[in-house]
Amino acid sequence: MLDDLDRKLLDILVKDSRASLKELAQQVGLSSPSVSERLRRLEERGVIRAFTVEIDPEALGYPLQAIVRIRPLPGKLHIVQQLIEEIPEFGECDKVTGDDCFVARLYVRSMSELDKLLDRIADKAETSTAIIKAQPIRRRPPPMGNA
Amino acid sequence: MLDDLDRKLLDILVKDSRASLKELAQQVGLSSPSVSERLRRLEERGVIRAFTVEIDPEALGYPLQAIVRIRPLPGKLHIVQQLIEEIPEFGECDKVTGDDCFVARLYVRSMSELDKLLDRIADKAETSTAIIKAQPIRRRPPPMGNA
DNA sequence: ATGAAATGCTGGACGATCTGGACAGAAAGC
DNA sequence: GCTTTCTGTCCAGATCGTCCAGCATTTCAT
Repeated sequence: MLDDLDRKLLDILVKDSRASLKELAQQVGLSSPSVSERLRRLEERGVIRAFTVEIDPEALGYPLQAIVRIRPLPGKLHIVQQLIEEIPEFGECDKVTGDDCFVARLYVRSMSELDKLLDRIADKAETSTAIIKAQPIRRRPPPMGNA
Repeated sequence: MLDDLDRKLLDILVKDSRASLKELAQQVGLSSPSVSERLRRLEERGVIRAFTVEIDPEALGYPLQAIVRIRPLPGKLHIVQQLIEEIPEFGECDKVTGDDCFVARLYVRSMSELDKLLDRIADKAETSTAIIKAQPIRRRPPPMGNA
């Protein structure tokens, strides 16, 4: 599916998605049109979901983050899921097995905002909230083999 | 701190970090040298943490993900944290308030690999694992105002 | 107020980079 | 063994990024 060169390109792009085709090309030992073509195909196949930028939430005014576990009350699952999706402060949400139906990340400006946001789902689900104190590992991709 | 143009640039870059300076420039109504300078400063100030690429984990051979809550045994906190950081299959880890000391995301190839990886910390911490069934919201930044 | 300095922008020139097309070689299918 | 397909290279025209000089606006000390 992916060959070594693809993995190597991905590895470089994870660290710098603005790397020029020329630079990518010399790193992997191809010409730039070839690299261009590979990138096009990686994107087309969905291997590359997006070229994006990682932003410090604090710079946008969100100094606090919380992990919220959410157990919708009987019959409320879909309403709760929709509500979560509509609240832009949710920065991530996974639907999981087990008692907790959803595990989500919430960006907030303050404790009172956290309280206010959780109130919006309080009548439709039970929640358990944990404030994030530190981030030992920030989002990174799974191992890419020998890259 | 950030003005409207900065937010607009970030908004565009979140969706396409390979956008050319020229394109960014016309979207925000500046010249390309100005945009170049703004990007340089956003990066320098740490607002932009990284230009990166979002990869489909499945394409790298990791079709399963789990959320693992980790409660190190007394005195084992640092060892556990170090262990987590060293295991590349952990794709994210937050240190939180409450009983669960860490909440982490684990990429795995199979259930048996999940079991094998959790065994590596089993003698140093209690864990609760939830398999991810769906991702209603994939990683996204907090609201950027009127962008 | 006023002048100096700093900031942030523009436009143009030049060099670097990208794109698209013509073509070549290896692998796969008939 | 020949054709088709896939992946790559090379080249030239088009596009893009960077550097620099100059200008407007703001800030601040006088």
